Amino acid sequence: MTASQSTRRSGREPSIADVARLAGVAQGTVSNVLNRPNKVSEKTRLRVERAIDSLGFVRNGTARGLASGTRTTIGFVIADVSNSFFLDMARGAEEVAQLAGNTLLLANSDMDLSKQGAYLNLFDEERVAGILLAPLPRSLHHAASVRPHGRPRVILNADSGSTQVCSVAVDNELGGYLATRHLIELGKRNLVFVGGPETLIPIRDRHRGAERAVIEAHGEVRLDFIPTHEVRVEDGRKVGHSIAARERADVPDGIVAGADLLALGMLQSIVSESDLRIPDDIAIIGYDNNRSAWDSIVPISTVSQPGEEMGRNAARLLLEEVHAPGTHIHQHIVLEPTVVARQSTIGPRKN
Amino acid sequence: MTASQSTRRSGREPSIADVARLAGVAQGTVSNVLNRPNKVSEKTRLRVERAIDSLGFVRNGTARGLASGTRTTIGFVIADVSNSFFLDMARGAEEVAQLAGNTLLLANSDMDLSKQGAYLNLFDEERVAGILLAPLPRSLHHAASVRPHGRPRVILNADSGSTQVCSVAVDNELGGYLATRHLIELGKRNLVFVGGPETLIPIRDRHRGAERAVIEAHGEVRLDFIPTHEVRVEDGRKVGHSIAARERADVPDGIVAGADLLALGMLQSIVSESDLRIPDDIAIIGYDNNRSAWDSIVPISTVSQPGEEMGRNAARLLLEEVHAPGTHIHQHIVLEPTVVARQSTIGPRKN
DNA sequence: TTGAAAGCGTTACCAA
DNA sequence: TTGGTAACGCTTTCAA
Repeated sequence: MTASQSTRRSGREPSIADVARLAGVAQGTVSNVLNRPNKVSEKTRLRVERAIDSLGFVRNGTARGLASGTRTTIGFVIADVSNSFFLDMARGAEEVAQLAGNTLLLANSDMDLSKQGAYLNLFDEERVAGILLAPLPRSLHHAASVRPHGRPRVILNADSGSTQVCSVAVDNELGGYLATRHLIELGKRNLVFVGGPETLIPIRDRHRGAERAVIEAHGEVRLDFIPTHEVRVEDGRKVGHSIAARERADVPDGIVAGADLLALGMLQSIVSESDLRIPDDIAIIGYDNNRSAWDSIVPISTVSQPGEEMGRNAARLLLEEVHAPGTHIHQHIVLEPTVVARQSTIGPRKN
Repeated sequence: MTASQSTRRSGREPSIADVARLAGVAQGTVSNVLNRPNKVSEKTRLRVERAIDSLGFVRNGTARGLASGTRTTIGFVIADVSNSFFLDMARGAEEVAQLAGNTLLLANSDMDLSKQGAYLNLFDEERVAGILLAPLPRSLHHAASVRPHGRPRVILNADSGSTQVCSVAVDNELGGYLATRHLIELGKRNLVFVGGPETLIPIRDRHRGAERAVIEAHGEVRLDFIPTHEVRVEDGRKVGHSIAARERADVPDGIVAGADLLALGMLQSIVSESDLRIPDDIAIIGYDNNRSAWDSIVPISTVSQPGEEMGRNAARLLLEEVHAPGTHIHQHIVLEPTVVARQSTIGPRKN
C-alpha cells in the first residue's frame, strides 16, 4: 500500500528555467511558446525552440498538472482486458477522447476487486480529467459510489442506477429477445436457451428476453432451458454432446446460446457427433460477436453488442461532465444490440 | 498537439494543508502519517486519519511526484491490445511491478506509429518511473532511440540491438525449428511451411527455423513453402481448400503454419472438404498458442510463446534500471518458445 | 515527536 | 510582446 520506489534519475532533467536561461528570455515566455505560440514573436519563438531542442527539454506533466489544475488524461479501468468487448469500448472511447485532445490510459482490474479499487484510487490520486469504469460483475454498488471530490466517472456495461454517475449499458433482455425472434422468424418452433449460471445478470436478462419472444408467439413455440456451469467452449461441447445423443424427436430445432463460446462448443459437438444439418435441422445463435464465432467452421450467427459505440458515448458523457461539472445532468444510456446472421442460422449465403 | 482541455473542478479539493489545519498539526506531520506512519505517535496519527476521512482527502499524485521526483507508475505502450500475446506480457509485467509497489498503465498504439510516438511522449512528460514498449513491426529504430534524459525503457518482442536499451524477445527461428522437429519426430516426411508474407520478420524467422530442422534431417524430409497474403483464418482456408483438392499423392503429411489462425483455417477446410484424417494423413501445427487454436474442433498443436515470462523479465530489467541508473548494464534477453502438442499432431490422447 | 519553511517545475497574472 | 513572481500541493530538511 504505502509503496515507495525511488526513481530519482541521475542528472536533473532540463527545466523551463534552463531553457529560458539558454534562450535569454523569461520562463513565462517559454511557457507561452509551449502553450500559446501565437502570443510570441516569431523571432523569440525560434530562439526558444532552438534552446528546447539543444537541451532535449520535455515538459514535466506533473508540474504542469499541478500548476494548471488541468489534466488531459482519461483513465479507463477495465474488468478484463482479454475480453475483446471491453477493448472495443476502449477503442471507441479513445477515438472521442483523442478528438477532444485527451489521451486514454488503460488499467486492467484482471477480474480482481482489490485491483479495481487500487486503480480507481490511482487515477483519483493522479487527478486525471475523468475515469471510465467497466466494473467487475458484482461490484456495482462499489463502482457507482463516488467520493465527494472524486473525479467525474462514467460506468460502462452496467446501469449505475445512480443519480451521481452516468452509465452506458446495452440491453441484454432485448438481445435475448432479438436472437430468439430471429430463430422464430426462420420457422423454428422447438427452442432451447443454453445459458451459463443464472447468477450472471447479463445471461439472466438474455434468457428473459428469449422468454418474452416465446410468449409473444402465443403458444406456438416452446423454450427449454439448459444451464451450464460456465460460459466456455468446453461447457458448450458437453451440452452439444448430450443433444447429439438424443432421439431425433427430442432434438430442438433452434438453440439460443447465452454466449458465443457456448455456441461454438455446441456446434462443434453437433457437427462431429451427429448427422444433424446446421441450420436446417438445428439452428444456433450465439451472443457477443466474439471473433471465434466468426472463425468457426460454420460461421455462427450472433448478437453483436455495440462496444465501440458504448465507448464513444461514455467518453462523450465524461467529457461533458469534465467541462461543465455544474450544469451536467447524469444520464443512463442503454444501447441496442443487433443480430448478425451467419451460416449457423441462415445457411450458406452471404455472411 | 497543443491540446488544452480545462478540467478545473468545482470547489477545491481538500489538501494536506486542510487536513493539517483540521487536525491541528503541521503539514509535515500529515505527510509523515501518509508516508512514514511509524514516525508519528499513535495519538496524532489517529487524529490525522480522522481528519483525512472526514474531509475525504485523497493525496494529489501530481504534486507528490513533483515534490519527491519519484513516480511509482510504469507505462506499457502496446502495439495491439487485441492480440492476447501482448496482454500476457502485460499480465507478467504487472505481476512484477505490483510486487515492487509499482502500478502498470497501458496505452494502445493500435498499430499506428504516430499513436505510439504520442504515448511514449505522454509517459515521458508524465515522468513515469519507466516505460515498457512492445513496438510496431517496423518501428524498431525509432523505438530503441532514447532521448538523453528520457525515462528508462525496455523493449519487448524485438531485439533492440542497442546498447542503450534492454530488450526481451523470443526466438522465432527456434520456434519454427521446434515445430518442424515435432512433425519430423512423428514420422512426417513431406512437409510444407505455410506462412504469411515473408516481409514479416517473425514469420520469416520461423520459416528459417523450419528449414534448419529439415536440413538436419539430411535429405530425408522435404519442405515446401506456400506464402499467404495475411495471417488470418480466411488465408488459411484458401490454402486448405487447395490442399484438399490435390491428388492424394501430392498431399503433404505435415503442415507447419506461421500462425495459429492460419492453421485453424486450413484445418477447417481440410476437415470439411476432404477425407484426410488429422493427424494420421496430415498433421498440422500452428504458432502463437492463440485461444482459438485450443478451441478448434480438433485442438491444434502450437508453439507457445512465453508472454507472461517476457513481461516479468522486462519489468524486472526496467525496475533494475530505475533503481540503479548508474550501474545498470543493458541486456538482451531471448526466451525460448515451447511446443504444445494437441490432437492435430498427436491425435486424441491427453492435451 | 513535531513544526516551520524551502523547494519541485510549471502556469498565470500583472506590470513593464 | 516580454519579464518577474506568486501560487499549485506535496516532500523533505532542519530546528525546536
